[in-house]
Amino acid sequence: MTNPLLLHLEKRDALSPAERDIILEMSANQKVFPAKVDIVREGDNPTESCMLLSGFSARYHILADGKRQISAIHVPGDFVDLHSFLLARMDHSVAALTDCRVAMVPHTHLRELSQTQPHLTRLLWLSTLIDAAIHRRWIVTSGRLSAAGQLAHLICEMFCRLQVVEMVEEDSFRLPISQIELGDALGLSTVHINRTIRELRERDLIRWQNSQITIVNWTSLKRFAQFEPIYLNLEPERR
Amino acid sequence: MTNPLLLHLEKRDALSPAERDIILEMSANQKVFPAKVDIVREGDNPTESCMLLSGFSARYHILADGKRQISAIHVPGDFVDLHSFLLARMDHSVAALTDCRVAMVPHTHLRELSQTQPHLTRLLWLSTLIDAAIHRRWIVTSGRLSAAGQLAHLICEMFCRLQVVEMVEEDSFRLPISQIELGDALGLSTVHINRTIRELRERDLIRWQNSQITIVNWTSLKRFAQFEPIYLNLEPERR
DNA sequence: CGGAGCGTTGATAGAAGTCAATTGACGTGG
DNA sequence: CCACGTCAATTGACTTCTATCAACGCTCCG
Repeated sequence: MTNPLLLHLEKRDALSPAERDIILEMSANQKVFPAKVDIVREGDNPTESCMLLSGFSARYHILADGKRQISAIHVPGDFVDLHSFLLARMDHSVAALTDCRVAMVPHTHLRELSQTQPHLTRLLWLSTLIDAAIHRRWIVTSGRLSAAGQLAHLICEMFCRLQVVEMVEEDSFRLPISQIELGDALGLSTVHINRTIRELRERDLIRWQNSQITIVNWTSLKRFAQFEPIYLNLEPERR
Repeated sequence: MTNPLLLHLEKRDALSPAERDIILEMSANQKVFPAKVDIVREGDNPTESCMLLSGFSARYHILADGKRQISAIHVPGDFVDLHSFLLARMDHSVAALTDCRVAMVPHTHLRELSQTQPHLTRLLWLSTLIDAAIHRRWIVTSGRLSAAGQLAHLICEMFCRLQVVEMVEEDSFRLPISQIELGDALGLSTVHINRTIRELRERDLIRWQNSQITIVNWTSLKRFAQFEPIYLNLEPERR
């Protein structure tokens, strides 16, 4: 299996052989986290950043009144908390949604890299910028789309992101996320998520059984979700 | 008047005299945009990035059904579209909310800087990471807070961000943003924004007249908004 | 076997949107 | 100087969307 971070980066720009090696070396020190366990915790001041090799994880925030909101879902190839390299204290936690294999990269290593590898640094920077673009898109969908629109948009986004790391088969992919977690991600109640999934099924846009999503009609789904993948920067470019 | 980007960066880490000079040089090439005008437009592929010296601007997205959502509000000192340096095509526009003075920085210059100034590069990177942290916070508030909570949170955030660039007097600051724009930023209707402002006034948390906001009770407002400023990274740190 | 967790459904309550109209400030042209 | 149009703020009435509460079935696992 190809290293997913390589897939993620090489989808956006060409890497030199030396840069490829550096990425591969970064994946050397691996750790496994079982589902439901926190990978990084709010208040931590990490000395290493982690990159997701397999599994799904989520960035979540707990409010004073106990409510939870997921602000990002991460898939293999995502450099999950790369930002903790420059941001001091974590203002949120990251949890494994499924069993996760992650690579731990010491901040000292990243700092060194930022001194000696400008192009690779720009690509890592880019990776955090794409995360930010995804955040912005979530703001837009949560502000202006109906529940069904939001959910459809998330499905489109996941489809495209998983495609990059070769986790899509034809029109179908696994999204091992419970309806409770989806509610926390979209800012909706579990009950409403359930009804919204049903709505998408009834509109014959998707099939969804046992975490397996099949897109019945990509064109209609895209239109329904007002999905435009430009923000994911899926085109290779000189950066 | 001190250069606001300097204030913005030096709040987060110390700069060397040489680095200060580079920042000041970057502000040399200035442009003025009148209120309501687009500074960058969706679909553009800019060859320079702009940094806000004075005025307020907003990043906005137009949906296929014509709805508008603002995904970020920028204040002086913000390097508004620094990300266009690495992200190819703009998937959204940036508009001047008030008359704006911006400094234009060519991407060639930024690229050169990324080759020769690793520390400064990390600080610019940091600045985009703080933007992303703000995005995440907006996702959280829009997902899990009431309209009044969201608005109160935005007021707290603006208060802190404007404090950094010395645009706060005592407990009071100008926020020259119409209720229509606030609605677009919080994903609420104008009518509801109006009622929500009234609610905050009636709870005696703020005063708000002619774009001038006065915080009547900071402690209550913070609690009401569940505001925790950690995400703004207001502590100087070695980065 | 029984409990826990998730998915599902129904009934009701509450939050926010939409439509419509009024007011006041401001700027422009006659 | 005033009439008029424009734009933002405000308010009321009504509708729609989503949350909440409650209950039940299913599956997995100790």
